[in-house]
Amino acid sequence: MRFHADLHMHSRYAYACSRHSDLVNLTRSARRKGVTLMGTGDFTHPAWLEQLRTSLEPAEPGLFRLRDEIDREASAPLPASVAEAPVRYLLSVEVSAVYRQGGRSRKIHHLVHLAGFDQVERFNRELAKVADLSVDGRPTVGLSSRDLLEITLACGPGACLVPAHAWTPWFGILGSKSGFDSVEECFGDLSEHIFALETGLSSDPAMNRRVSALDRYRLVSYSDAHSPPIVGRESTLFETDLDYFAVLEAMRTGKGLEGTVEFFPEHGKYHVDGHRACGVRLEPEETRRLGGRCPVCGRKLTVGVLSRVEDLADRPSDQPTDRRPRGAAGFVNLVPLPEVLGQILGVGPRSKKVAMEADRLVAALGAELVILRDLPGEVLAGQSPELAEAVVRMRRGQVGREPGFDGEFGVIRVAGD
DNA sequence: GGCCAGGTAACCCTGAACCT
DNA sequence: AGGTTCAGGGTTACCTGGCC
Repeated sequence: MRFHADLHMHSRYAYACSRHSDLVNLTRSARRKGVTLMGTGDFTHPAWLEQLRTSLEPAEPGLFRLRDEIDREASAPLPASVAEAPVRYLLSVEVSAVYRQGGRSRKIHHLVHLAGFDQVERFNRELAKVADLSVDGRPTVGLSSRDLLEITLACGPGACLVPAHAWTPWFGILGSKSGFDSVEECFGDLSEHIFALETGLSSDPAMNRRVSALDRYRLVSYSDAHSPPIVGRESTLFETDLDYFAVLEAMRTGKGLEGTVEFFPEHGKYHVDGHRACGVRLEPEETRRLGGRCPVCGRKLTVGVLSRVEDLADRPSDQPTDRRPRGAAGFVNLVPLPEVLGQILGVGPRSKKVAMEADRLVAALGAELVILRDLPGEVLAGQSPELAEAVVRMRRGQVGREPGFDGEFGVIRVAGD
């Protein structure tokens, strides 16, 4: 079957995450957005793990579903168009590895997926030796990425590790602040066990494919949701059985990995370079000319994702041909529905007006991802001509782009002025 | 009056940068 | 050398001021 997966997620027990991120709200949001397979996030956290154990029951191999009465609670307020959609969970966590290597301090985030609670128990037992797992759903461990991978692999069949938001400056494996120049440099003798990278909001596959050294990795994309409404803002489309090992095989080989749903990379918070405090936004060549220093205050600039890609790229950016390696998945760039509606209505994406209009559209047309990427323009126009115009333009990439920098989101304009 | 935008502090921890 | 400040992760809560 064909389904969207969002495997990078946090619970209410991770720092800087919404207290509304519980299984009911996350499941409800998954249905609204059109996501079928969700990561649990945070399985190292004792309180969250307890909720996972008591609220989930085994479904297909390696996957879990909400128990009936909780599932009904998640569906209750939803319109019939999405209320019955199946949602499955896959055991996931994001781990922050903090260590020194090559004379530099490293802070790298990784996603770990496991195939069952027995594997989780084993993983948590190892991590508890080097971190207090009850502090944060996104545990910070004093382990190298290589050693974290070794612990992961020892958990059993199907256990895997995917570097998270690979290019972002602060915590990406290839990021400017503490990252590496290659996957091999990071994982050493265990590098062959890495087969996929998460692109993050500020890069898309077209950018990644400028680096031929990454051709051997599958590219996946997830939301890193810190609150339920953010679920599915990026996702990965699979065409496999609903089965942990089938999904893993698709990630490993590319067969059954149909593509990713991405932000426009300029939308991300670290696309270009700059210094937020001084309001300075710079393209990579300007940063180089300025020696990496802010032209206003003289302090170090935050070097973004585009700069890092250009540093490591061995292919030109203006190549019109498809740079995908043979068999690699395609992708689409989208703007989340609340932002599109906010621009149309001239209000913010979290306003009541937007919420009401989104409710109406989901009830009439189906899940948000279906509205944004699948339904023909004429069908959308039947509900809202303005939405149809904005979505059709967005699908063609005809959008205004103000790139994000140094933690400031970019703006992708699809409607309004 | 009701709604909304935009700004700011707080949440917690870590490490780097900057200071004495 | 040792201490302090600051910024990052992203959301929530609270405030002011503006608009209809």
